[in-house]
Amino acid sequence: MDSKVVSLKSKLEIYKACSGGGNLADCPVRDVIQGISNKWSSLLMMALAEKPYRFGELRRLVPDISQRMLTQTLHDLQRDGYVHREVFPTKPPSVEYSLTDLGRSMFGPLHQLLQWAELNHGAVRAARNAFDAAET
Amino acid sequence: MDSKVVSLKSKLEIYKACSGGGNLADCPVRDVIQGISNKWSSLLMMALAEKPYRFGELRRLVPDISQRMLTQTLHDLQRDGYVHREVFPTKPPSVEYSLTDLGRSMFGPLHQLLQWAELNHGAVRAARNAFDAAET
DNA sequence: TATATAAGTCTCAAAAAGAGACCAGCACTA
DNA sequence: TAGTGCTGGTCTCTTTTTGAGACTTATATA
Repeated sequence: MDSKVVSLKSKLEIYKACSGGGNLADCPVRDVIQGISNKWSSLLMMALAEKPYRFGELRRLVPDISQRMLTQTLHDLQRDGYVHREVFPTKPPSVEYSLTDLGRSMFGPLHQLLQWAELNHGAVRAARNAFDAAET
Repeated sequence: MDSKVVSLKSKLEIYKACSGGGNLADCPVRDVIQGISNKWSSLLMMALAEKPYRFGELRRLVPDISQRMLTQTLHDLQRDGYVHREVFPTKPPSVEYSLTDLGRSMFGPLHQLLQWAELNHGAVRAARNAFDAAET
């Protein structure tokens, strides 16, 4: 009944929210953004933007990531085409991770956001403190 | 023993990874980025950048968010100072959410990233397909 | 022989997210 | 006057995701 009305209405509005065509399921922005908006992706992109790193180096660089999440996040970044994984036949074999062209391209705007974060973390922290103080 | 060596070494490297001083716990970039790099934040920022919305409107705009996560994400965005929450004494009372100056400031670089996503989702999708095909 | 290192995988516990019922106050309707 | 719907949530329960830590396989080193 009115579920049809709602779905029609929201479809138009989602069109705007996704600032592109298509429906919710394959909204381009959501599809791409959800791949990088998680706890570890931007941190690893930041590290790899500097230079290629090996698995163990990344683990030491980000000591509070679990091995499992490092494996998985790198795998996901590789799947989306941001990261290249190369195995070297040393003994024991070593694996190097580096940014692809697509990865470097994406890091451009990401870097802007990271810089904003660095510049404005004082304001965010202040807002947080004010909010927490007001809650009591 | 060598845990001391490791912690010294990683501290230096984290310094670079965080592109700012301080230790891991209060790394500015991580602190700010982790607040916005989750499933719903950027989507809601995108919606509110267009115009203020009420709770129910946002719910209809993003039909696949649960009421619980909408409440929580808006609360978190408000706590970090990106979003302003205003209650109007209508009957029943309505609540409007809008971006603050800090929110609009942050949306600048975020928007760049969203535009990149829109422009390059084809490349990402292609990489994903290639990766999945190669896996078999 | 014992230990370390490489890059992971596996299992289990804890945390986070999603689904859906429920709430209070008021307006409209039958 | 009882029923229905609207508002913006909260509460509880289940499922998914994440984290902690042991285990792996092959080689090198002490």
